[in-house]
Amino acid sequence: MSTRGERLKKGSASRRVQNKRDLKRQILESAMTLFETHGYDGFSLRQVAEAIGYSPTTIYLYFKDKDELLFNIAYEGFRDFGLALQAAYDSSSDHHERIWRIGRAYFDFGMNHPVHYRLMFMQRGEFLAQTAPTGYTDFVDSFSILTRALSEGMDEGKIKAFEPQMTGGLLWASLHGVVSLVLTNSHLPPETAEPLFAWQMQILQRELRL
Amino acid sequence: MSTRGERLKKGSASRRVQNKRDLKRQILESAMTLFETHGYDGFSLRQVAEAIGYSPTTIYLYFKDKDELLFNIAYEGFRDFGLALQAAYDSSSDHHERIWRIGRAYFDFGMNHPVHYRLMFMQRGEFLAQTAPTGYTDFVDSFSILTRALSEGMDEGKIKAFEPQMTGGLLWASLHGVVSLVLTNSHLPPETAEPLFAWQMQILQRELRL
DNA sequence: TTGACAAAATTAACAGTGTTAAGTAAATTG
DNA sequence: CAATTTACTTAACACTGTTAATTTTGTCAA
Repeated sequence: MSTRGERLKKGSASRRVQNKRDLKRQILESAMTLFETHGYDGFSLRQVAEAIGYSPTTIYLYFKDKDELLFNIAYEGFRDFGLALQAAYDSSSDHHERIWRIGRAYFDFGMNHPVHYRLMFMQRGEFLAQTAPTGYTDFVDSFSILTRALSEGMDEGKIKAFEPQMTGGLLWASLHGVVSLVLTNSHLPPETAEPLFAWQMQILQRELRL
Repeated sequence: MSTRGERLKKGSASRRVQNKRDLKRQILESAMTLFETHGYDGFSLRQVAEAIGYSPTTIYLYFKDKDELLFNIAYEGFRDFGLALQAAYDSSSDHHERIWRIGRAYFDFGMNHPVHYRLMFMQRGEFLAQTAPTGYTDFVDSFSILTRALSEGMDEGKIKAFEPQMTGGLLWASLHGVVSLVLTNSHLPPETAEPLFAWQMQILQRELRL
């Protein structure tokens, strides 16, 4: 039943799908750079359209609305963030060292991707609750990486036995506090970020020690 | 030289100034409630104009632009915030208790004024660096209240002698972390806010103890 | 009270924005 | 090649902040 015609049909159909994916990807790529340069408020769909050489309404053929495009931008960030945390998790088998490295990865991500960090955790935090867009399967829930590292350490008796969920919240809040404060507050000199982070982590390590 | 005419002139002149102040106040008042209900993104000058029964351009006779109006909204928050922190400072002479109460005041403000908190510390943090609008004299720099409480406690040997500025940053970051995370993240159940705050404060108290 | 002047507020307009509906061009199919 | 689906654009709507020109309102001296 696999005639030449069928193969052609299938081929051209998938080619068309590929083109569609390419343009969707191109829109997203262009949107990301524009978003990073102009920020949340200065970011517009018409700019994106201009940049890719299509009319503004074309974007609506690939994204439901501006919010969906923004979510996809945020999602790219969540993906990289999750991968960085997972890498930190994998980089050590010592439970305390592991948690330290996850914290370091969190801090570094915020410092190196301030615009993305703002979007993900300060401007549109509700994106966290949303489900991943179709086509992505490798999404890892970043928070669960942290809680897993904690509960494993607790189970093996290396980390003080608190409630893991709550303990994850404590670490997250502490890290987010330092990062977001530095990103927001022009008062706070940026060179204080690193020592502030180090201090925070030292305190937390002490709290989690047996 | 104070003829009847002069007195009348002066009176009407000041009355006019009073009216101007009244309308400016009315605009600001209306803007605040609209801002609190519609949020940062849904807040528009034309809405404000509609609410007070004036044409949109009238607002520009009292505020330079939207940003100046927004800053004045934020400023009302900074004022209340500063007063709350000052009250907490005054409420005890015990240094540790004092710091605890400042932390409590910080947390409560965030929980009770989420929209304002967002504007002040998450969306437009650069407003912190701006100077107060004319007509306000009782502004108290909130951060300096915290650092003063710390350095006084350190001077009197009640609190471990760290660098006060840095220590203030640590406390601020920790408090901001809890508050902003709760405000942003729909994942985190709101009932965890209080225990998370309590835990954070307990850790900090231990760190500052001699 | 009237006429001149200044202050206050308005109307009209511009350049943007996100978004929808209708129309056109292009590619794919029988 | 004709028919039909797919891709894209044009035109329009309802908003937004903001500026310039105009009108209304209030205050003063004659």
